[in-house]
Amino acid sequence: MSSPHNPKQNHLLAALPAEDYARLLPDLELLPMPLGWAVYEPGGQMGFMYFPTTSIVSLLYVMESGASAEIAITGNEGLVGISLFMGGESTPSRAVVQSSGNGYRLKAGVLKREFALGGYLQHLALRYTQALITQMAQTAVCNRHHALDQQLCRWLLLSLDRLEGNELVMTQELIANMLGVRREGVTEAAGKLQADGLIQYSRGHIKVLDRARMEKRVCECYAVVKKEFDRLLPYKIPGVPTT
Amino acid sequence: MSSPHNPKQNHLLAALPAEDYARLLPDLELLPMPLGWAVYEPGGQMGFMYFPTTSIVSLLYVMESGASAEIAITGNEGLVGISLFMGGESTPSRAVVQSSGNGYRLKAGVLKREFALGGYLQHLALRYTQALITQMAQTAVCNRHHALDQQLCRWLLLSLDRLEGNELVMTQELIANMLGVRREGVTEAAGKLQADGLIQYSRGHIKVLDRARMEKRVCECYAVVKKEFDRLLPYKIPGVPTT
DNA sequence: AACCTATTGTCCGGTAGCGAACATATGGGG
DNA sequence: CCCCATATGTTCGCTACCGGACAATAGGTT
Repeated sequence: MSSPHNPKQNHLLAALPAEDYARLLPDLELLPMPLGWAVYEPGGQMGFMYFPTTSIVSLLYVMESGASAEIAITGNEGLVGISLFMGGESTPSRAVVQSSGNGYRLKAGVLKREFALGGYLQHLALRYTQALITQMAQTAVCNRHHALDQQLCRWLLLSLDRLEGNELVMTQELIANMLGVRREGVTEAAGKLQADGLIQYSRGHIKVLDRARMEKRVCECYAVVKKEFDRLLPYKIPGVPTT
Repeated sequence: MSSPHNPKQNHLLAALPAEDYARLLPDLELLPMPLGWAVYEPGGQMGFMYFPTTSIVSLLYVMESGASAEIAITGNEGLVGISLFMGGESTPSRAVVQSSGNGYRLKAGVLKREFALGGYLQHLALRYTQALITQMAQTAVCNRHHALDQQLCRWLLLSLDRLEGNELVMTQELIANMLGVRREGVTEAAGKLQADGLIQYSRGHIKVLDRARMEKRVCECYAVVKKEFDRLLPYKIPGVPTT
């Protein structure tokens, strides 16, 4: 690991058997992913599939009114662009970089060819997709039943799990867009968490001070999603060495 | 079509090329699917994949508190048990028959073998899964942003699209479970729709009287989902005849 | 050092849906 | 044909969040 950037910072790529990884490596292109960049737009043709390494990408739906809601979140545990291998080529949702960093991308054609081989990448991609489905389902449940401060905890923990360290660069305004609530609501919820010593924030920087108590405060949705991701990924193929 | 029951009442099976269909036919087992039957339970091993024909199955999550929320709905346009081919084998959610009727089932082993062939069933199943994902995503959005009477419209229309006729056998109590709200709330919302002449209901029977006005009243979520299902399914393979 | 813009804080009334308790009605089984 | 379980209707106070308007503060820029 001579370079600071390595495709294996992405857990799916890291889990590939040596042979499959070697085949993909020449086509993996390092890419900076800046905050706010739209990885894809609703209905748009996708030319690439993305493997975040140090970035986080939000999948969200923007309504006619302009209001939005996050559907799921992807970081170094996954990939962005499942509709490429699911067959639809596009989706009605939007993917936006929520935390800047890097990632690797693969041309759509290369990805599809590899997927069609029916090898390990196919298995990994499908298992990841199932985990993503669980996250979406739980988002629906959480939106229906849980109070904002619990949802905020869920969101913070899910985001932190996909980054190094305990700090997020993220304004309350942006969090409000993700959660699909007013910014004022986030101010209030975050204020409570700060008053209780769970987090500390200032002007776009949020630090989680007490992760243990955070996990006590969050609704069950977080654990459901986490458990399912841990169960499904990374998929170690019995008897096959990864690099 | 000599029998009243035919696997091709399910749109996915109907879209299979003749050859693939013939290969599966001996393993397709007709099955009555009674109201309330749990097709699968959270975390449970699935022995079969199900293709509803005249029934509707709800995918829902039940929380620790007992409260529930529907995640998606499946009828003759789809299949139940995607985790079998996605690789996870189980899911944290529950699948319950919401409208009794029939379906066909396929042993897990047969399904997996067929899927691994990389043929048309694989393509169809994955495209259906993407449509299902859209439905889940839109459920999350709808839960966040839309009023109960609009959500009720969405739910009624999605259900009707998966049945013959314009009538549902469904109590307000059950609808409330699906939507994750109180029964009283459904009574109120349904009362409004009835007062406006859109529907008519009594003791577990709901008739949609004016579908056109219903579609005006529903939130955008319904159209997003419908459009995506129409776009992705059924997937006609160019140049390959189905029976 | 002053400024300016992004970010966060606070207040107001309004409302949708909750939770609980209770009233009414209807239609299939005895 | 009557009964009664099941389904639907109504009320009350309550809370979380909305919508809008506006205040205060901080940190990078000139």
